[in-house]
Amino acid sequence: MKRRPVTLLGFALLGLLQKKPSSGYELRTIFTETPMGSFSDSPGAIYPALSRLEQRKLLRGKVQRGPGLRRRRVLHLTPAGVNELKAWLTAPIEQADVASRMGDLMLRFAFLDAAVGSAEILDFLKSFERALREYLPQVRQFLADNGYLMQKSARLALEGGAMDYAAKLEWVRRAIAEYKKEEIP
Amino acid sequence: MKRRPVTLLGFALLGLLQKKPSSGYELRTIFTETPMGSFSDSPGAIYPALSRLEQRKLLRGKVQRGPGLRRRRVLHLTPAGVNELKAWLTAPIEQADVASRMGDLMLRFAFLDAAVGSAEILDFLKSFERALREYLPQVRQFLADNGYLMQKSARLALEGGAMDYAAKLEWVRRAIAEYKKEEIP
DNA sequence: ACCGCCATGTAAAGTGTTACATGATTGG
DNA sequence: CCAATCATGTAACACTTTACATGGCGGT
Repeated sequence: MKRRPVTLLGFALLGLLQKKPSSGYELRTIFTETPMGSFSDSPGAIYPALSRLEQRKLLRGKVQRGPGLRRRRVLHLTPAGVNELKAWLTAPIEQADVASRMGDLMLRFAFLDAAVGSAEILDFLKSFERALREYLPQVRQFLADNGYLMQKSARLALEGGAMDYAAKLEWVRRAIAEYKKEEIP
Repeated sequence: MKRRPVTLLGFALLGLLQKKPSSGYELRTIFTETPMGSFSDSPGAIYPALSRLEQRKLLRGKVQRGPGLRRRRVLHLTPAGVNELKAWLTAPIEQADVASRMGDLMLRFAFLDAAVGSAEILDFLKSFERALREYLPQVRQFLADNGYLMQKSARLALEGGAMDYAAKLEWVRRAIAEYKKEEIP
């Protein structure tokens, strides 16, 4: 009986809760009001996702009351939740991740330094850099092989994709430099 | 009884079929072997999606046989399918599209010049440019307002997002120049 | 004869979307 | 007291994932 892996939304919730225990409503407003808006802020998405995480005992809730406070359930990670999150954050980076799940990688990185030390962060970034460095020539090769027979807009769109990878590679190298500066002061 | 809109996968299939009538298997191999790999190539995703499009009469299939050919259903768009696709391709571009559905926009653009003339393509690109030009300062403002209290990796991730938008803005301007060159020869 | 690829599908289960539902509290 | 916001959920439905199932054809 192997259960399915936690979804991306699930990890996003775990990551936010690790930084700061919050109510479902607070999590929703984060999705509406910050650049994490790629996630749905609808209660029909978030509350069931939180329930699933709670069923797996990755988080727990405590009802908070107080003078001038509305009733709300503040959720926080269990030790198992912290482990699950860390396992996701530090999982090895594959070609397929940069090829079609770059957003996941950036989300992982955003949560990373709340969870691990700068040595592991540098490992993550170096592994990210390597995957990008190896994948970019493949996209360019595909363009060189097929670009001439594609329609103009399709070719331009693909070139736009290649530019994305190139920009990300530049970014990841800058990020590595930032963390190296910090490591050896 | 309003039916739901066609999904992104549905439009991807419509777009590919408009360029060239194909079998379900051919469509699957496109998803496995080209940079359109963000879509699932599993039969459990594609065949039901094709059935839905057929039920809506957006496409039809003809069983092809021939000497040395395996039996296969070649699918092609109906006039209603062409209309549905064009409506999606030429729909107005909102802030929310660049903010969290950039991939959709690039897919639309890739299919665009098989479906409309270069005047409409320029309209699309100008509208894309405008949405990006207006959205980018908002991301930078968010960074300026909140960056100082974010963790380093979270801030770097957000800066990476801003770089994406900037790179895309550069790209869209180059694309506009390309199409202007063509329009006034 | 058999393996691998071509080709099309179905079934079960989990996840997300859309819409609905409910009630408490604060501010005007 | 009334509207807006805070706060949490549920129900129906559509979609995707994963796994299974089937059979024809080509080459060795």
